[in-house]
Amino acid sequence: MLEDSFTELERTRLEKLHALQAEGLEPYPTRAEQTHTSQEAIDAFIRAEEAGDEIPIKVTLAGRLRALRTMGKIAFAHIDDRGGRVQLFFRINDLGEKKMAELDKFFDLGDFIQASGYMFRTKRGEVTLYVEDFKLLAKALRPLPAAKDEMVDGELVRHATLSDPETRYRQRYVDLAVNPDVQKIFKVRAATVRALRQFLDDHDFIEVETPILQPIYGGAAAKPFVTHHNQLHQDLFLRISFELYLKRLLVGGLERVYEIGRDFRNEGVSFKHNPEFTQLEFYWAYADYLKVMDFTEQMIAFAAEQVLGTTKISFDGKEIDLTPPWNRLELRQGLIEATGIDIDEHPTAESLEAAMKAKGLTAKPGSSRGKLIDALLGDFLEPNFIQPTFLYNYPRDISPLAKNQPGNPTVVERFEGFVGGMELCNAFSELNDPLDQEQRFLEMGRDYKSDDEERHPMDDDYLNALSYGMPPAGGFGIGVDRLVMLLTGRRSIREVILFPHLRSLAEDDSN
RNA sequence: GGGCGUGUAGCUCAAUGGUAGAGCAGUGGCCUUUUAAGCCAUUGGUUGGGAGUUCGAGCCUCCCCACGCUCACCA
Repeated sequence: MLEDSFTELERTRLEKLHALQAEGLEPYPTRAEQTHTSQEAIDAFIRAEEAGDEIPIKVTLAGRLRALRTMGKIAFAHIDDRGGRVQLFFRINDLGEKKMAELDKFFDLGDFIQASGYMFRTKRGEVTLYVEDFKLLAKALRPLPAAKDEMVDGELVRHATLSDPETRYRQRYVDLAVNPDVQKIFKVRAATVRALRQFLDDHDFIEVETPILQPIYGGAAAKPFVTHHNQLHQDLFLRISFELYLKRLLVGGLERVYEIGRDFRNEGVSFKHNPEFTQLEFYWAYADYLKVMDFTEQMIAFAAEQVLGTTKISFDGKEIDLTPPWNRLELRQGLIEATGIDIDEHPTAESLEAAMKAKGLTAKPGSSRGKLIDALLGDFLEPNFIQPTFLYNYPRDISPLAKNQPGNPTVVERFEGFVGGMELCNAFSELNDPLDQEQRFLEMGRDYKSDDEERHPMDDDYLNALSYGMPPAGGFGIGVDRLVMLLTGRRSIREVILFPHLRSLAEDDSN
């Protein structure tokens, strides 16, 4: 039972709940009213004040009680609502002894309250609601952690507050109720998604939704989650990317499509990996990776401008400028500069591995040439790309869905965008030759060990779709969570996901 | 999965192997324009869980749990 878990503090609150019920008061009334937010009420008062208007601003406010200072015959309180915070003033002369006693006896910090009256300015100058009537809207049986806040020059200063990351993530509702900065992160997140959507809509893209439950997963090299449909007696995979479905839509004549949604990857969890994460992918007929590159830097700069009002951001102690154009560096050239190895001189994994060993670099045994290059990229290039950088022209064998560079059989037209030392997005000229695509799937099967869960399974229906003809196109994918990390200056992906994945707690933690 | 670290009151944190404390919150008082309100008094602990060493463990050892950092992994 819930009650069994209550601490002494919580039992005290429960007793108050019973006591107010005994007086005929309702701790969880059904109806509530809110005519203004705190901000609207304050703004309305200030406008009237400036206009010299005597008409009182009558309002009904509702919110969570965050501070209560009772002083015998008067009391001050602060409540939080979606507009911010506002002070309430209670006076026994206006409310009567019974209501004043109610406030003192039955209300706790964290309770939801509704209060009606008119706005005025206290002697200290704070615009405040002069309460003529109030009622409890919802009793909080558990106390919120944060204790004291202070307004200094209009800025909310929080003294001791909830900071334990485990409690913050497991009980995000408490974190949000107590930490205004956390609410801000998710407002920025919403604004970011809105901006991306607007940018794509404005460029004549249409938003679509494709299956999350898929009989064959693909479009990325990642391990999937598996689930099962009982009635169909069929195993299904949670998607690891949207790619193969979105490109089927290009075949169908939807020339510009995008999807914003959740991907699921059954892999390690880290400060930049959550098992489920939000992805944006778009596919653009008659474009190629160079057009997509231009478009990408415009889109990200637009989002930053919309959300923050600037393209200059601060991340991990570094100032980053998202203003286009971004740096562009060919992968081969980048590796020559960073490692002294020219990958073009090493057409095989064996040759490249030998070159790495000659430089004192260890290679993971059995890696393909592409995987070796990818490892070099991750070790020597990625961490240094603090300012936005496009790295382009990737090895073919780690890019099975990208189109070859004309005249170059080992290099594909692909780029990745890096910001803040982190991979942000990935794009290429889409492979639309069904025969080549089939060959790539087969090569995957040959190059990757059969027990490698990251191999790309053959998707016959996708090949069938390509066989009807897919226009040449540029395609793009971005980790929305990582973009939000950049725009909010958070170093951990968990900070920008409302409910990041945490291990379940044991039912019985006494063992 | 490996390494390192953390876990003490509702929250934030103290505590040489020797009586588990503080601030805030809570509770009882005083207080008619306060605002981290103030003053007086006061409650609150399975020190993450289990075992061991010891006369004695929050502290030392081992096992387990969770979280954080990091490595591996992550087209």
